[in-house]
Amino acid sequence: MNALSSDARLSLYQRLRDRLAQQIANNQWRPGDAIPTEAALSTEYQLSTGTVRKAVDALVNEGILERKQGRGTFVRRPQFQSSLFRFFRFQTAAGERQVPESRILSIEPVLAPTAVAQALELPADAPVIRIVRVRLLDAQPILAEQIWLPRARFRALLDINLGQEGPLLYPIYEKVCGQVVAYAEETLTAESVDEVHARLLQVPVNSPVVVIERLARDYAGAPLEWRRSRGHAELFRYSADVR
Amino acid sequence: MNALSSDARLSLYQRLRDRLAQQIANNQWRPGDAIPTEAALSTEYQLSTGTVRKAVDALVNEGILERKQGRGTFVRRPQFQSSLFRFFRFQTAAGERQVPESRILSIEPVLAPTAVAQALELPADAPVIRIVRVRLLDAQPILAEQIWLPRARFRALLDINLGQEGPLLYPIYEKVCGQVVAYAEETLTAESVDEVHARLLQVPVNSPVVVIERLARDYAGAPLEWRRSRGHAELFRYSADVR
DNA sequence: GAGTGGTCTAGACCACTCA
DNA sequence: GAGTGGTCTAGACCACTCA
Repeated sequence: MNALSSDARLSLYQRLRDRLAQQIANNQWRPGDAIPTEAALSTEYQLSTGTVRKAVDALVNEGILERKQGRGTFVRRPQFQSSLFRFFRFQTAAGERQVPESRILSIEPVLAPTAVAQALELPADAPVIRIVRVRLLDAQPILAEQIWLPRARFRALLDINLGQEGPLLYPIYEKVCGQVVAYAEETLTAESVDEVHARLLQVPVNSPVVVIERLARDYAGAPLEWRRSRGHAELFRYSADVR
Repeated sequence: MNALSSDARLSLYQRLRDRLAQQIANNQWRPGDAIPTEAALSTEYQLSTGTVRKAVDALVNEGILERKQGRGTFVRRPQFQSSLFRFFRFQTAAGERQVPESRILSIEPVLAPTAVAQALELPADAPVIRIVRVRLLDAQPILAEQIWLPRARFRALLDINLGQEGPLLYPIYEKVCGQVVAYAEETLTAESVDEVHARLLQVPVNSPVVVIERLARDYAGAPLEWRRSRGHAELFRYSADVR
């Protein structure tokens, strides 16, 4: 048996939701782990199953947990790969979807420029790591990315050969640095491409490109990564439901 | 007392959700109307309040209903104006948000081109109405729109002076034609602007523009309107959460 | 003060999973 | 067959709204 400590003005299911979210943020359960069953939680916190379900429902709706009937409730491993496909229709000539290759151009310790420090909620000139890379499909560059990471959490990245890892960074962050990306906020705009990115993307200067800024956070809501990507406008397509 | 008719393999709350959605689609309740109270629904369908709540919860999550504690549950009037602001940061020099003016360039009965017929789920060459207009802020054109409507439902639009109405079309659809937009699907891309739209938007040919395609549907899910809008890339900004 | 949605209880029975 | 989440009941009490 256990007591819910947070603000007693909140409802019981809200307080249980907060407690569970906090335990996930503290790595008490890792992505892929099962959390206690609904029966166990209702015994532990002396709540009815309906109230426990409401707390778990909230975290399921937030994308933090997922239920599997007959098996249990699990901490969700975010599927950023599919989110990438939502934004870009990267396809081979045969029309197949595939993860674009990654070519790392540079990775180096630098001091955070103002905009980066602000996005990562760090003091001005804080130590960060900057990665520049290009994503390719069929040897064709389709996306140019600048990535910024707080150096305190990601120092281990500087000691490995990033080029020898797979094209997806988030599994590397987890394996090498123990940092798990829980969710992200993205902002989309478009612009005329400048000379530097025109060369990287092999398109004419001033052709239209889509600009995606992404701030990734951990389960506790702390900023983990800020990136700005530029991509071919013709390859870009984003869909949304509006109500 | 009343019986739920739809597929008995579905759960009770799903079937009640479907029944309520169907009644809203049939205009049994209009936007702004209250639906019966939870107690009334639970008597009418012989269901416990928990089950009724689950059905109503589903429609609230879909954005079709909204609850107001102490007052009742209401059919939601979609707030497309705010969705517009999600996509474009239209601001006056003073930084205030405002609805852009509308200047109608043409409204005429035509036969649907293939792409339009397909989007509106009409046969090829079906009769439609095409509206071309420009949206302006501080007398500056910021958005050029082509709008297509099925003529059978919107014939009354041809008999009024659209230029004398307000800048928002959806209230006009409702008032003049009795057609209510329930939700919409939007797709975003970017491109280099062609000569025609460069002139409309008063930007240089080949400068980057954002292209938004929107298919609006009624509560029954039938297509009501298809539009394609082109806007200044510098004025465009879209945000999304990714999990 | 009557009526509304919001939270919560203490279960029962079911469908699904897995050894 | 034991354990899990999914659905459902029949309420109780509360906070809020409005005449």
